[in-house]
Amino acid sequence: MNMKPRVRFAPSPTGPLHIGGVRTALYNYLFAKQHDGTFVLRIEDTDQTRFVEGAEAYIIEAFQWLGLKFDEGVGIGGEFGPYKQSERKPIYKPYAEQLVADGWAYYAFDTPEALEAKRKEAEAQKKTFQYDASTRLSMVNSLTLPAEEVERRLASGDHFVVRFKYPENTDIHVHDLIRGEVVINSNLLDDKVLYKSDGMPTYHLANIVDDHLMQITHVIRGEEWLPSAPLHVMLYNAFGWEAPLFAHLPLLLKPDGNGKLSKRDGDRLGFPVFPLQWNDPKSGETSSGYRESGYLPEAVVNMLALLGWNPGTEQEIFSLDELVKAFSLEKISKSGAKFSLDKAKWFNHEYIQLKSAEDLFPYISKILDEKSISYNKSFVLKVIDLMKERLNFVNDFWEQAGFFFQAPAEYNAQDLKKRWKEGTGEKLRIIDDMLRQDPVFDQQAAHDRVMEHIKANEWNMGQVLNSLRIAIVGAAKGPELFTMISLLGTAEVHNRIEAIISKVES
RNA sequence: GCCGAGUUCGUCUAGUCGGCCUAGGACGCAAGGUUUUCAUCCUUGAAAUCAGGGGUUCGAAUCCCCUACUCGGUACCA
Repeated sequence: MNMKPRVRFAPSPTGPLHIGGVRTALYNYLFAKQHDGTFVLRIEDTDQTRFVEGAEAYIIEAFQWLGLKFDEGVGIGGEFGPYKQSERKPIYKPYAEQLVADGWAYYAFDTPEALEAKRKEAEAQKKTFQYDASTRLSMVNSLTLPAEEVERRLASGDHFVVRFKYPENTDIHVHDLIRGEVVINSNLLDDKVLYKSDGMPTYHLANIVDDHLMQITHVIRGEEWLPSAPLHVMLYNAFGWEAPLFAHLPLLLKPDGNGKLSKRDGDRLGFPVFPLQWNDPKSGETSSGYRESGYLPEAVVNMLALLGWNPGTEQEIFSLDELVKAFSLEKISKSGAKFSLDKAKWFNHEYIQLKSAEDLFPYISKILDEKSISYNKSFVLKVIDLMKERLNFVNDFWEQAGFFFQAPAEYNAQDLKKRWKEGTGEKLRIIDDMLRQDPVFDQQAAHDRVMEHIKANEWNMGQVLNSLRIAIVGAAKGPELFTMISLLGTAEVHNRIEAIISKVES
């Protein structure tokens, strides 16, 4: 590459950032970083009716959490600002006018009602109304009205839009980095509105103008934009600008069925579709986020990177830096990828194992704080070291290791039934005494002593040890028994033994 | 309807210019091992006739054509 690329991620602040959008941003980021380029954040808020309070702040916070840093854009600044389209409003009109002056566009005065009527009419004949070369001469616009009338309407403040005027019967070629050459004939396209009656540009105009002004070299976006790519190349052509290179990414699909992954699927199947939890200001509804669900940001990034892209090797665990090095547009797949909760869980488990107890401590201390548990950090670190291999999510910690901080309030009935027999309480008291025999607890010595006693008296080992386990943990699960006792201390173990005896044998 | 894109194990995918593919890996699943328990972990296994049908070729998952299906677009939304 002879020039350093400039790419942008350009979300609309119409709600929380969808996980598919995160992946699009990630691919842009990886591409930019790999080529020592610039990653820009632009907010596309040209539709004032869909603006949602807090969405912009959400987007910025989400990328902070994920560790994807923008080099330029909203919240950062840069020499091509402003980066929010609503703040660029005055920029667009002259470009729309230039297009009209050059014969690439025209003013249209048709009311929404008139267009709706046309559509209905066509529908009745089982056709679709299209505002194009075949119909534009029968509509109310600057192509059909006398020049003076157009002037008059414009001057009097009549509502108007600017529509693109496709040349007739022309093949438009879009070169896509992922899909190759896509060709479509202009007769099939409708004269898209470029400039709305509220004085704002539509996505198409704003996007092209801004990408040009901001010197964007590569447009990496979702596949849903492929059908409007021909319009975009025509627009670059009409302005006489060099078009950026396009890459249209495959979609992220729901785990079951084939549709596009949506918020509903997440709620239904129990996984987040948003990076961060989102509280909708209008409906008051809360949607879960990866962060709040106990995912590590590195795991989310890694999982997303592999959903639609593959390095061609058998490596699956990648740090961000490794992704930057390994990434390539050519290896992005063409078909949509289904999100898999199991795979996401696996990635997160792998990343938890990669973390030290110290790394994990902030997550765990937060959980303990929420439970109002007072703790000693070095003790927590030991528990994390012992328990982290059992965690898929940091949020699993309490369920897996809560007994280190709180004596069991109840005992698993099934385990109890299987392990607790006549005389078990008596045996536990004998073991309890042996555990507390040394002035300072000696794990190895206690272990040997207890095992020897069990053998000598021909006790059922599984039964005795598991009932002790149930006393400590609350169920027949958990790590090595004597390690737990060592961590918990014999006094606490003594209390738990007495507690289970009084509860079970009363 | 029309236009566009896509189609390899249940899922994510490998598969450079056709031969090394009796199609490889990972997740998940099954069995076994480790563990006094549960989880982790280890080993092994089942799992795609490469959407279907025609070609081209000595030879095709890989090239061409047709069909089917899926998804996307078809707004003064992005």
